[in-house]
Amino acid sequence: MQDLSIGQLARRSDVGVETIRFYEREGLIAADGRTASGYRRFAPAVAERIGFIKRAKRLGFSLTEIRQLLELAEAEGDRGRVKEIAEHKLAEIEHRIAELQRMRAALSDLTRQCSGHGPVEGCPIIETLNEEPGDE
Amino acid sequence: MQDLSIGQLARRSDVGVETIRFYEREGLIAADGRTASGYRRFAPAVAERIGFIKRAKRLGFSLTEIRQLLELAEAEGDRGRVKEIAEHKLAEIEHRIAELQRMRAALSDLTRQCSGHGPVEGCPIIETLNEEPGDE
DNA sequence: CTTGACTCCGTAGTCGACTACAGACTATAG
DNA sequence: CTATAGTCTGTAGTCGACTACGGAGTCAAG
Repeated sequence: MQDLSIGQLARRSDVGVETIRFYEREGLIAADGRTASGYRRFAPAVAERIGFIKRAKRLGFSLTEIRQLLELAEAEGDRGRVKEIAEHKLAEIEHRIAELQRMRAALSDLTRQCSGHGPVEGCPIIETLNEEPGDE
Repeated sequence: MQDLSIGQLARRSDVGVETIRFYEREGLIAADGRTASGYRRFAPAVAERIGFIKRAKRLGFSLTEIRQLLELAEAEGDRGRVKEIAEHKLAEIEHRIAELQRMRAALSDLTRQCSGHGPVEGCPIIETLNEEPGDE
């Protein structure tokens, strides 16, 4: 299997050409080398690497974290580190979920209390936002 | 009660001076006027308004949405519009929660499957990221 | 040989909500 | 009177993950 041009890699990985250059600048992927005229050449395996990046993104990892995971994967790193990173992300996600659930509960209460009819005066949503919170 | 300087308002509202100038630029608050030397003067009620902004932020509203809510509140707008905005935000938050819950489920599975010992080779987290997803 | 697609580099723009200057003026306490 | 704290404007930087140029060089087809 021959090397790929940046455009071929982009199509194969279903990302934009600019994204590939961006990932290269960010140290997530690397070109095999350049042609005489300076065009990047990529090993086909880089398409797999971009797949890795995309799957990791779907799990919520940032590019910085993905770079760490890729480094551990290729440097035959420590499995404990990988688990640490994943658990850290998991905790972060759980925190964000809890935060959003608090918002949802509050908003859901408010929308249920709001008739949706008449003037804004007396609207429980606006009234609540106008009031000092009771405790805390 | 006399007008407040920007610093006094900032302390009373527990936000930074720069934040107040930013909110003013964004049209969320307005100064009553200026002193002869060009210093902003704020009505004490603006502190309440900043409280409104902060509470709305905690419910997940963006500054753009908050501006709309403030406009409705002061222009004696339609309660239906307020409810619409709130319901839209609620739906958005529920969507984000669902997304995060999918991530949490996947990450939680993976970290449970990962021993956390030994080399990265064979680590289920890395293996999963390396694999094409089975379906879809 | 020309046209059009591709690629190069470097820089700048996007979104959101601030935050941080620089340089100048003003207000206040001692 | 001076030191210090406060304020002014305008602009630029931050974070994350791209996205979009502009202008130039290159490659493949007809």
